[in-house]
Amino acid sequence: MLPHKQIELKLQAAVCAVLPDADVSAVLVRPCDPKFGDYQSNALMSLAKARKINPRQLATDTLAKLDVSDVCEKVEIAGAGFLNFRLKNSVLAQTLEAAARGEHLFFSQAATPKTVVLDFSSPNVAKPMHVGHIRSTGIGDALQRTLRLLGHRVISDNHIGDWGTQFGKLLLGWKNILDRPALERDAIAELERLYKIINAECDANPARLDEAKAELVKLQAGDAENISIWKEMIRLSQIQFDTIYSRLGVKFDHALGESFFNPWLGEVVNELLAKNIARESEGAVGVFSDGSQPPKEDPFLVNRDGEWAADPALVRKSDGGFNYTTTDLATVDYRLKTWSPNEIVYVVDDRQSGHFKKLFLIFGRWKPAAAKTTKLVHVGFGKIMGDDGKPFKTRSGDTVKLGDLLDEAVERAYKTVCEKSAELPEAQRREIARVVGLGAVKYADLLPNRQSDYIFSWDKMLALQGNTAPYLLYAYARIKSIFRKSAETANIQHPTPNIQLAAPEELAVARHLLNFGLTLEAVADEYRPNFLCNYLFELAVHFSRFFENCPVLKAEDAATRDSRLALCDLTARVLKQGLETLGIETVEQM
RNA sequence: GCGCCUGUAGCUCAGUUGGAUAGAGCAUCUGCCUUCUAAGCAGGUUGUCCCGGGUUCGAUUCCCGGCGGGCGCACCA
Repeated sequence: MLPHKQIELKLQAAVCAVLPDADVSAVLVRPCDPKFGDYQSNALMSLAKARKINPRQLATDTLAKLDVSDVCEKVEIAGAGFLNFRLKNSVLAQTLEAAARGEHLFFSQAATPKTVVLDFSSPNVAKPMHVGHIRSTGIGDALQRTLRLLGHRVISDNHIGDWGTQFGKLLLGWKNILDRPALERDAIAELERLYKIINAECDANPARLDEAKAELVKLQAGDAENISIWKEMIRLSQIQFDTIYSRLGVKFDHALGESFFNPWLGEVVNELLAKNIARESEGAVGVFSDGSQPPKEDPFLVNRDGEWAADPALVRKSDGGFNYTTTDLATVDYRLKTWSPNEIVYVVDDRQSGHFKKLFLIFGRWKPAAAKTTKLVHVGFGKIMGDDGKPFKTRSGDTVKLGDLLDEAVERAYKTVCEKSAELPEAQRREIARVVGLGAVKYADLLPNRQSDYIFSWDKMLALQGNTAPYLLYAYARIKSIFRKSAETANIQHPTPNIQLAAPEELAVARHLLNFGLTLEAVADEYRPNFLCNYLFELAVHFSRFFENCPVLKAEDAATRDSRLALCDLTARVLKQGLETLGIETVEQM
C-alpha cells in the first residue's frame, strides 16, 4: 500500500477513536506545498466546524491516537488545524525500490471495480469527421484507458449517427445526381456534396422537400432499394471512421448506431404513455414536467414573459417519427439489460446538456429501480475556437476535417524534426513526426479543463516548449538516451537497485512519482484527463531539473549511478504509462 | 425574455472535500552547451482572481444581486 494511503487509513481510524460517530469518508490526505510537508489533511477543520469544537484541540486529540511513525517524521499541527505529514526518506526509497522490482507503478487497482458504459465520439454517417470530433473521441478514449488501468470494467460504445431525417435527402441525391467516379475517389466528399445540393434545393422548393421525405418514409418502411443504398452509405462511412480511429489508436468494444435501436422505439413510447410519463400534445407525444421540482430547476418548464410554459421532450413527432430522446431512452434500456452498468457516461458537447438533463429525469421516472443502481453522467466539453475567438474554421470558412488536421500536425512536426535531428534517417524522422504530431493534437485537446472553450493554435501545441506533448516526449527520449549510452558502456550492471535520495532534485522526482495513482483516481472520479496532463508535465519538469543537476552515468560512485538509473527508469515508466493513458505514443529518440 | 456555462498576469490557461504568501506556459530581460539530447536548465519582471454584498477562523472556490462573453430554448441530432 502506498504511504499516503496508509497515513489516510490510520488518520481515519484515529478520527473514529476521537469522534466515534464521524463520517470519515471525507478525511483525506492530499499532496501539499513542499514547505509544509509531503501530505496534508485539512479534514479536521471541517469536522470541527460541523461540531462547533476547537479545530486545534481536535487535531491534538486526534494526533494522540495517531501513530504513523513507521512512515512519517513527526506529524505537525499547523495553522487553524492542518495536519502536515512528511514521509521518512527511507519510506520514500523503499516505495521506489518496490516499484523498481515491478511490484507496483505508484497506483493500485480500485477496491470496488465499477462497470461503466462509455459513450463517445459518435460521428455521423455520410459526413466527414471534423475537428469537433477530436474532443469527444480524445476525452472518451483517455477516460476509457484510465478506468481500465484502475481495474474498472469499461464497455465503450460508439453511438454512430446512422439514422435520421438526413437520409431522405441523401437517398434523393444518390438516386439523382450521384457521381460514381467521385464516390470511388472520395466517398465522404461525394456524399457531402449530395447532401449540400439537395438540402439547398429543399430549402428553396417545398416539392423537393416532399420528395426527400418520401424517400425517408420508404427507408423507414423497409424499402429494399433504399435500405441497400443506406447500408452502402454506412459501409463507406465506416471505412472513413476506421481510418481515423486507427490513426488515433482509438478502439471501441461496440459501435451500436442509432438504427440498431429502431425496433424498440415504438415500445418505449407506448410504455411512457401507459405509465403516464408522456402524453399527446399537438399531435406529437412528449414528456412534460411532473412538478416534482421547483419550476426554476425543472428542465421541462421554460419561463416566457413571466409565465411558466411547458418545454417537453418529444418522443414521437406528429408524423409518427421518433426523436433522439426516444433513441437515447431505448439505448439506455438496452445497456441496462445487456451490461448492468453502475454508470453510463456520455462524452458529448456541453451544448447538449439540456437534452441530457431531460433524458436523465425521464430515465428516473421510467425506470425508478434501475435509476437507483445506475448513475447516468454527462461529461460535457466546450468548443474549439480559432485565434479570432470564433469557432475554429478553415480560411475559407469551412469546418476543419479531422483527417486534414492530423495530416497538418504530422507535417509540421516533420519539419521540426528535420531541423532538430537532421542526422536521423528519413524513416525514423517520419515516425517521430507521426507520434509528435498526433500526440501534440491530442495533448492540446486534453490539457484545458474540458468544460471551457479553448483556442486552437498550431504554434502553441507544436511550439515544442512549455506544457506540450513534445516537451513530455522529449523528457522521455532523454531518459531513453541515458539507457542507450549505459548499454554501450561496459562494466555497468544494474542489480537490484538500492535507491538513495540525497539531492533535492532526486527527492522532488521521487515524491512526485508517488502521486501518480492519486492523479489517476482524480481523473476517473471527475472525468478530467487534464489532471493527468498537468501531473505528467510537472513530472517532466522535475525530471529535467534532475537531469541538469544530477549526472547519472558520470555519477561520483557506482551506487549513486545505479540509484539514479533506477530513478530514471521509474520516471520513464510513469511517463510512458501516463502518456499511453492519454492515448499518446512515445518515441525512444527524437 | 428564461435557463445553462463562463470571467484568474500583456496573451493562452491551471487551480482536486472552502485552506496557509493564487500558479504554469508564452512573451520580455539576463546567464548556462569540450560533461548522459539546449525541443533543455537557472534567474528577473508580471495580479482589483469581473464588480458589490452575504455565509465563517478562513472564499478564486459556496449563496444572493449586478456587468461582460458564449451556448441552448417542441416535432434536427
